[in-house]
Amino acid sequence: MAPQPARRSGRSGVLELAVLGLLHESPMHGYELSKRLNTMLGAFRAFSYGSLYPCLKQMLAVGHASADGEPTGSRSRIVYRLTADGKEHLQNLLAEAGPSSWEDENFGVHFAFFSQTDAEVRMRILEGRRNRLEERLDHVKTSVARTRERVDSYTLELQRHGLESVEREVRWLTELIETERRSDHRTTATDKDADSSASGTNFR
Amino acid sequence: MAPQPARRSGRSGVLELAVLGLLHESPMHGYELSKRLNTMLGAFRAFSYGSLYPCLKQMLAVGHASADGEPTGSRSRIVYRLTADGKEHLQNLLAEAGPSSWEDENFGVHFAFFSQTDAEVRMRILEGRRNRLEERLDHVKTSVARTRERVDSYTLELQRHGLESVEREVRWLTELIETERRSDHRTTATDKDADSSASGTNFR
DNA sequence: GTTAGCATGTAAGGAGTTACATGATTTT
DNA sequence: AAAATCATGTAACTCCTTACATGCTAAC
Repeated sequence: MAPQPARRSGRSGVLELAVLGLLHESPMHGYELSKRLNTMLGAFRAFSYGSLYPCLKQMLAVGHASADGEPTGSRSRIVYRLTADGKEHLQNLLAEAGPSSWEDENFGVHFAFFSQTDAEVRMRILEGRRNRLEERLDHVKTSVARTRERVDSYTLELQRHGLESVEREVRWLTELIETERRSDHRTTATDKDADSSASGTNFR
Repeated sequence: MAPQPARRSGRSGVLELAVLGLLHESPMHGYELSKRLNTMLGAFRAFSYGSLYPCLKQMLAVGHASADGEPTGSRSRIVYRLTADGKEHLQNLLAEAGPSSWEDENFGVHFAFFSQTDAEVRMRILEGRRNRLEERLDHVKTSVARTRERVDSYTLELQRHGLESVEREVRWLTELIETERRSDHRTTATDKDADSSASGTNFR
């Protein structure tokens, strides 16, 4: 039952965040966006044109981006640029610290834009991801331990390698968290003087 | 406009292989299947009931599995078991060494069933995956090197960690490949002396 | 003068997830 | 007696991919 609000097909995956984030650094055309995306996330994810262009189209439609260049006439290089609405939307997305920011597919993108993210949110995302991974570690370990039957050596090797990979990421996160804490010398303290913590968004 | 015959949704992802592989080891009901799946792949992937049960349903429909237990009446524990067709289908899937076996989402599942896989195919999959990762490494490295503009430290750290992870997996694969070659003690070797008949020596 | 890379898009659909819906059995 | 976990399923939807379609420009 439950009529269900029929949520407007909102094109709201990580891709949207990635595009907003890159366009915030500087205006760009689609093809360049695509390459930057795949360099930035290289080892983790890839996006294809088939999702990028529709995403850009929809960003125009909802007014998060505007298109310079020559959209009509000669067909080459349509340069996209964030609107005020787009920037606001980006800030909202970057302010979220929840599963959507620390799940496997999303974490990389959120992390890539950490320099545009509030220090507190960064910390919550890093810790959120670490918790997530530790839970998974726990779950797998107990369920492996509980398994009476012996598994074949390949399955075992896969599990071993998987656990090791996850443990490695946990250590990485722990180091990052400690670094954050150290560089975050008592921000909650008295002064609100402009410390350099925030956006390293210099020119370009 | 050719409405297009609406190709019956064929349910042919990794999940199918995973289920076939587990059922080949022993008959099981859905819930147990689900747990085994998530233990086996724990660190890499997870599947939800929302995909598992439809998959089982379809396997019944196409005759790859049969259901014991009490499907009618009291509702508990429907035990699935592979049919001859199902076993054949599994063998076909396991014999494939192509992108579908070494891509990120699929490799883990294929690897998990390596003990049911031919040694030659195992080798081609391991090498296929390693090549894939090395290409990616290359691509990212050159495209990073080509980047004139300096990227912020978080993006950099993400790239560094990503590269390191991939390099680590490459080393892992290399070790596995060497182990495989060793345990495969000179099947093709002694070629200099034993192989007088020149071509077509197919080992098994 | 042909390959490779630049540049933009669309249609169809694949492979899964989320949220819902239900109930039995075991543990606390 | 409540909470957890066992057990099975469906409908709607999401996000992205593949394959197609087009044409320009630089390098070899």
